[in-house]
Amino acid sequence: MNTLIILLGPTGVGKTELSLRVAEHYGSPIISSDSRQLYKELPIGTAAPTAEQLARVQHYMVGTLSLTDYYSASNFEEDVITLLHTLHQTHPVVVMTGGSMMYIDAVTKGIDDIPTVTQEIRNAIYQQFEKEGLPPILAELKEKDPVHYEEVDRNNYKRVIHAVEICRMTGKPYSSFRTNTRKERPFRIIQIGLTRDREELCERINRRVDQMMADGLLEEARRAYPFRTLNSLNTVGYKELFNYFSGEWTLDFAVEKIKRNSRVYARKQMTWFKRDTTIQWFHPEDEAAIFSYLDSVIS
RNA sequence: GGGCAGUUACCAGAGUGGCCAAAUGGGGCUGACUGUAACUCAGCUGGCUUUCGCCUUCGGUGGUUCGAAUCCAUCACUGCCCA
Repeated sequence: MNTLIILLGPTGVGKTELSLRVAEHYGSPIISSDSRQLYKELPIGTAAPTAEQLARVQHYMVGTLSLTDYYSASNFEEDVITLLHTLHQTHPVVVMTGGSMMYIDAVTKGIDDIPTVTQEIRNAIYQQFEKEGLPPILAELKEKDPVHYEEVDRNNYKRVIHAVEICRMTGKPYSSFRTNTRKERPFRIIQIGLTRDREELCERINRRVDQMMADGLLEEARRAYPFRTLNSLNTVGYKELFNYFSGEWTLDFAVEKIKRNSRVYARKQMTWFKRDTTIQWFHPEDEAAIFSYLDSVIS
């Protein structure tokens, strides 16, 4: 039976190194489920696998996009499902690793088929939002999709706006696209969650940020600075340094902020992952337990 | 040695007699989440409590007052200025 082993967990927990061991053990390639390692311009700040690591195991979905490319969880679902279909022909076990919650869910559970919003519609609604605020958009949602109006968090402008975007684009209520069904996949999925004590994780995050700076994160961010308004750069490790470049923050403060925001991100990841009760949790250094679990499930 | 300013919850910082367990921000914690998701949003953050409420706080002590974080006295500490 074809299998997808997913190694997930908060940022900095130690997914990459373990994924290489697991992939080597099963002779499998690795698919990255990291929404920012996709961008070829951001290797340092996203802790993408190094050249040496890439040489050890065949990787996919790393450095394949440019900052200006549009991409979403839905694209990821489609790309990975297609890729897995191919890889499974020759590799019964494939490893996927990364911490992007929604991207992982897109692969394991699928997301509904909702049209991609055109740039024109998006620009128009955001211009309206800046000028008039959320109330008229909320009113429009109430009229066009009363069902979703009742469900959304009406304080959350991103969710409200997105629903209205879809209504405008399709002429149909946003909620009519939501099926609330989980897609079945033609392969077995094993989810391994990696976690550490909070204190231990924070220490690793702090150390890793310092290492990134030593490795040239500042220069990498400077090269990306002209593109700072793109969504691909609404990313921990870059947005803070952009504030340094613009003169708002000192460098030391920006680096501290990167550490803090990484911790906050790690917490949000854990909150998301905790909901999924099919995940088996391990300490990333407890390889014996991880391999024994994997072997018992796979064989 | 003299003068002035200050001491508020984890931090910063409002509050100058009752509406104060105490604004606001940061930090921390918890949670939501179907397409730009490393986004965005929400709640909690003195103790006990589901709510109501009760109890202990605003450097220490002692006063004034029906009532004090807020007024007075004194002690301690901190900062700045004159020696």
